Amino acid sequence: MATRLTIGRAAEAAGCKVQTIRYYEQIGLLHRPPRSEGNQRLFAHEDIRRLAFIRHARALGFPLQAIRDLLSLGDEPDQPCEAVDAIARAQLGDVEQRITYLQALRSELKRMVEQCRGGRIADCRVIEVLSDHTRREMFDHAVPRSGVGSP
Amino acid sequence: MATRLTIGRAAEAAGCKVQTIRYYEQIGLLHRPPRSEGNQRLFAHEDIRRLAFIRHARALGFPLQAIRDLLSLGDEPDQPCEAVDAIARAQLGDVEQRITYLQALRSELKRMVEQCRGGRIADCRVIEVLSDHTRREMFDHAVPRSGVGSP
DNA sequence: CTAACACCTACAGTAGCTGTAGGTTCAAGG
DNA sequence: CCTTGAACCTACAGCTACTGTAGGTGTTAG
Ligand SMILES: [Zn+2]
Ligand SMILES: [Zn+2]
Ligand SMILES: [Zn+2]
Ligand SMILES: [Zn+2]
Repeated sequence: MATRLTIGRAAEAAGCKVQTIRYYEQIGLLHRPPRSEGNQRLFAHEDIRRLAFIRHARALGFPLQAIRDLLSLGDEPDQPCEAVDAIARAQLGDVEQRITYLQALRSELKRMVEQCRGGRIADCRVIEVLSDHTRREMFDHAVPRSGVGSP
Repeated sequence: MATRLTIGRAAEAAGCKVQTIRYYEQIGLLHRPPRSEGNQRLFAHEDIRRLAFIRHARALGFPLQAIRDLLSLGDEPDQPCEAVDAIARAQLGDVEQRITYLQALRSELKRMVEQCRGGRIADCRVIEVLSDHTRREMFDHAVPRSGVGSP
């Protein structure tokens, strides 16, 4: 019944590396599981679920701190879910900002690449554009927000 | 004539931190500039241009290795610009992939956020979706490529 | 002359893992 | 029963591209 998995099986189940699980334990995202006689971690089904939650949230770009908050909110099922939704909306906003930023990059890169007609480097528009970006350009490279995780 | 700038002025001119310039020098992206009697760096106009090039390329998301390559290609003006363009197109492709990835994230996040009607955490769709992502979902969180710099 | 500020080096820290070294435990085959 | 190889253990270094800090020196304005 109480099937417990070794860390390798757990990693396989969650689709991550063994070291990642140990890392999550180290930073307190996962509880320290019981050990076998030989000191090897044994994960219960509940641990695997928690790990899957973390990995899914990571795949959606949530930073670990947000995931930490979501997990502790999840432990209080009777509280209103406002805080949960705020975290999710913040992440959505972050992703949207990031998309906007990258779309601006894309258009400048595209313009750059298309202007090159393939000659000598001395005449290459790519080098030229990179050298001569002035504030006359419409896009001023506004800095985006913090990073979306790329697992 | 030969106006040389201190590192603080150079940083101001390039729109970056003083430490960033020292870092670029340390990793060999910028040549080591001459020093004043009191051992302070003095940057020539040429150095500032090189720095501006680096900052602009960074603002477009080019990784430092790509910038290193672009800079050394820029030193051979008579070579064909194929290699230059390849780097730029690779960056464009990277940005496009990243956009695609983030758009998929956005739609999943949006769906999640919209499904929540604001009740108890126990009933919150956000927590639920994060817990129960199965491979039945259409979007499998394909991993994007390496990071676009976010200064 | 002195106070404030810019500069110097060297190193630690950020996020989120990933890889490595050097050692133990476990499961299967002979 | 013993051995071999895979999987596990801890501890720590490394990745990107900076950013911050400590502790000291140089420069400049009043
Ligand atoms: Zn070209
Ligand atoms: Zn530009
Ligand atoms: Zn909710
Ligand atoms: Zn999902």
